[in-house]
Amino acid sequence: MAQTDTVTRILDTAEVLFAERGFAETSLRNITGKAKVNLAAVNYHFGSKKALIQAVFARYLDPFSERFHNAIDELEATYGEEVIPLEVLLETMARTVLEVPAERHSLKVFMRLLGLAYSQAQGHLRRYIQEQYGTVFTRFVELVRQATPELPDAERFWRLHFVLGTVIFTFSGLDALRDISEKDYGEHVSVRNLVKRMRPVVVAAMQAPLPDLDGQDTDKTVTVLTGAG
Amino acid sequence: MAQTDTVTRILDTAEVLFAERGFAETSLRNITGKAKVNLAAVNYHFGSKKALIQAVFARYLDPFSERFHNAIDELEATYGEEVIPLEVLLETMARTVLEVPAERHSLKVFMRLLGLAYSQAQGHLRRYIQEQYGTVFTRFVELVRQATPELPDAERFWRLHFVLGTVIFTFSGLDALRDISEKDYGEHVSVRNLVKRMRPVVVAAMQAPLPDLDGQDTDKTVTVLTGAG
Amino acid sequence: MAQTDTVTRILDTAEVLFAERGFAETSLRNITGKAKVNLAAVNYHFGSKKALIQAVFARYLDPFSERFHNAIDELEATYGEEVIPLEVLLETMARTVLEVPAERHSLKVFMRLLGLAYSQAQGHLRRYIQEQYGTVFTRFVELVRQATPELPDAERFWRLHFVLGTVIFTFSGLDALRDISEKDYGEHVSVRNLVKRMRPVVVAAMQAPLPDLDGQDTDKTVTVLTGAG
Amino acid sequence: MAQTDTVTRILDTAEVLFAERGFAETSLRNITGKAKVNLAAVNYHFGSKKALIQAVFARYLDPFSERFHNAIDELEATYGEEVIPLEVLLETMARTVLEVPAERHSLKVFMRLLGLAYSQAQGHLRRYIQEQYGTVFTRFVELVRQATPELPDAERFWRLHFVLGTVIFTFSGLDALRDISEKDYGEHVSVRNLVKRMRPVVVAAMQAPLPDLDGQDTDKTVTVLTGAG
DNA sequence: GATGAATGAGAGTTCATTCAT
DNA sequence: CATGAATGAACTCTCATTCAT
Repeated sequence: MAQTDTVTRILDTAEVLFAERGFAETSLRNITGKAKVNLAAVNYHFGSKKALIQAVFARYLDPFSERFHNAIDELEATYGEEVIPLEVLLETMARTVLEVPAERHSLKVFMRLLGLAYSQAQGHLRRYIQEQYGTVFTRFVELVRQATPELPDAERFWRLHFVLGTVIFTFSGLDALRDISEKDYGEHVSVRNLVKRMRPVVVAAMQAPLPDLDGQDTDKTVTVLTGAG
Repeated sequence: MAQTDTVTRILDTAEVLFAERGFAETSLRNITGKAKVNLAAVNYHFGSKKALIQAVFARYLDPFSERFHNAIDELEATYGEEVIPLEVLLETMARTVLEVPAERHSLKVFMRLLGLAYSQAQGHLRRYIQEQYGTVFTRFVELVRQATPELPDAERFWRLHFVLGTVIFTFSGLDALRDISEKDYGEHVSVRNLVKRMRPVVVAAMQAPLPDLDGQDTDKTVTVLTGAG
Repeated sequence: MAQTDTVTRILDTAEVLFAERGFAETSLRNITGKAKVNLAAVNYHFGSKKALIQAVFARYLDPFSERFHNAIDELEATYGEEVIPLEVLLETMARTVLEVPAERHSLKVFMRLLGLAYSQAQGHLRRYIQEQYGTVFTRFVELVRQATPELPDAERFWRLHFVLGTVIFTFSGLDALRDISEKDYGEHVSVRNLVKRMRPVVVAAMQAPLPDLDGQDTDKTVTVLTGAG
Repeated sequence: MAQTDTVTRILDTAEVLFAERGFAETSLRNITGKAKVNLAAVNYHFGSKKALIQAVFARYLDPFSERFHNAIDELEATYGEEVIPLEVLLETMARTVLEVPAERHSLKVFMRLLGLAYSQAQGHLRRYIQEQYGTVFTRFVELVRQATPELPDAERFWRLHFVLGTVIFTFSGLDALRDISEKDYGEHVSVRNLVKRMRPVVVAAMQAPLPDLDGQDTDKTVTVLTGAG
């Protein structure tokens, strides 16, 4: 009980502070001070700061991974030989992401952490996530491939990353963007509200017409976005 | 010359290290060591680490700001009373963004910095950028507003940031993504090629149908992306 | 034991160096180097250099404060309704001052510190001393008031500060003065000896005839000390 | 002119800052910044910080020394073979001290500096003052000796410094003390008024009965101020 | 099983001084 | 005659980690 208590208090405090300030800007003293546990407890229970960071992620990603595998299993059972539509895949992904922290933790924190994983990952975290949770994403990407047969593979690859950029950027800069939005439009947007706004944009992005890549890299005039200029 | 040399060497080194590791993870000793200047030189020339960070941004954003104002002036002169089409605005923005670092600096670094500005901004940087460069963005957003009268203001704000996320994420992680793309699809993509791929996606994202936000934050059933579920 | 040892060694060394050189001229490296403890130990045990300075004072002033309150309690019990004579008050004050460091620490160091408290106090120390030990001095001053009913309040205020100036100046410049005295008169004076020398001077100062303040601030000729010139 | 200007501005600023904060706590940057001169100017014009400190003192002590010598010359001419009375000597000293800063500088600053010279002197300053201005003080002390033949030499030395402490302490802390006095007693005291108050106190201090120094430093019973205890 | 004490490394910053121009 | 640039040394303080108990 005392141990569980300590470990949990550390994790609860760490995830909040990491989400607020980032990894480097959050010291173990910050965490143990706010959690009211001994400074040495982090190294005692987790071994190192890096291991603590990974543990914070694992507490979200382990259940996410499990649920998402289950959800895909169900989808495959339902659709059988049929192709699962893109929107259903996206919806399933989104629902799982939202479900995981709904129980005990904060969705906002989870999203900020995902953002940090990309923008602040010092290597060890990126590697850890890829090793631990790579398969579930691979499985998802394969289903997306079947759902978008009209897209060339390279095009699909880039579009998925365009969309990933939207999601990661939005959530990693969430606090800043929300501040501006609140100040300028008087609207407080919840994470759920943001996810709803993203839906049509993401779908439209994936289904946009193919680009005209003829003569690429040979034009001397820098006519970038519009064909005609 | 001596001064220019030292100041420039510090800025050149700092922007690369900041882009690679982030602000907190880059010490002044890292910077001055690599730049082969005295440790105290940073504080002598810039006053503090915070001021150095701002100076790194200013070196990109000052010329960007000037060029973009000029470009918009020209557009307004050309179109007169007419509304400037969205695609022309996006094309102008893209051209300016590409021009600035093209001369001496790296597009990738610029994009990484922009990403950091959102995800790592400790307040002082966010405030600085808003104060120094707010007007040019405001002007751009106002023109986008006229070009997309069908979008509610808040919706336009978020979609612009969704798109910004796509651009920054893609270009700031360019090297890694390019490696994967080359390995998996045998295609070497140039920046110009990538910009062409982005064009239809960005336009589609801005013109996607409006989301259904009814009952937001009150729904008990978590039906997120699809209306029907 | 280990802790007591480190804390005590830091305090012992700090008080000597502070007394010798002053606060600003004594670095934490000086202290920890001489005390043979780790540089970080000061911040670990005390939090900051300012807090260390305060702790050095507290180690003298806490017992002083307690003893002086007790001594005054005894005096009041002894004299009952009667007024406590001025000489007894001064004697009690002096005895308490001498007793405190007699046990373990150096009287000279204590005196130098008191001198520094006035001449070098950067604000935080003056505030700290006033907050922590103000009441005991207030109590003393009130008794002096009762012992010198013939003095107007303002006159008593100034004379107490005249005397304070004598004490503080002498002890804060102790080393310098002692050097000169030793060189010129071949006499090594102890602090105890000095206190004995001060006694008749202080008593005489407090009991000096009242000044003639008539026509003050109106004479044009600067005839300062003697009325006749 | 430019040079004179710079040197003067440095001296003017330095004396104020030194008096306010002490020597170690005042950096050359503080001084040159406030004086609006180049940082290197101090080293250029004075050679070092130590030399600047000495120059600050010289600007007060040089005219003081000259005037005081003149004043004593006049006294000796007037009194001839006769002994000059103590009160006349003190009056002369006081008048000279007040005259020097009266012209351009601040009495308070002068007094604070004198206080610092004793409490903060790191050696070089003490030596400098002794070398440069020792003779004038020696001459004064010799006259005091003739005026107080009943005092042992060492006793006279200490009493003069007791009195010096009163004067320096009072005038260097003048503003703070005056505030308290004004608040508590509703009296605004001028410098002239204070000097009048000091006169009987100083005279009484010099003429107080001799202390009983028997058994000094060997007494086991701590009977300090009163003979009887 | 848990913790107070301790530590080496390194952080940003400030310092008086020097030097080339 | 004067100064902007530069520097080596030292500053206080915080860091993640280790260890004896």
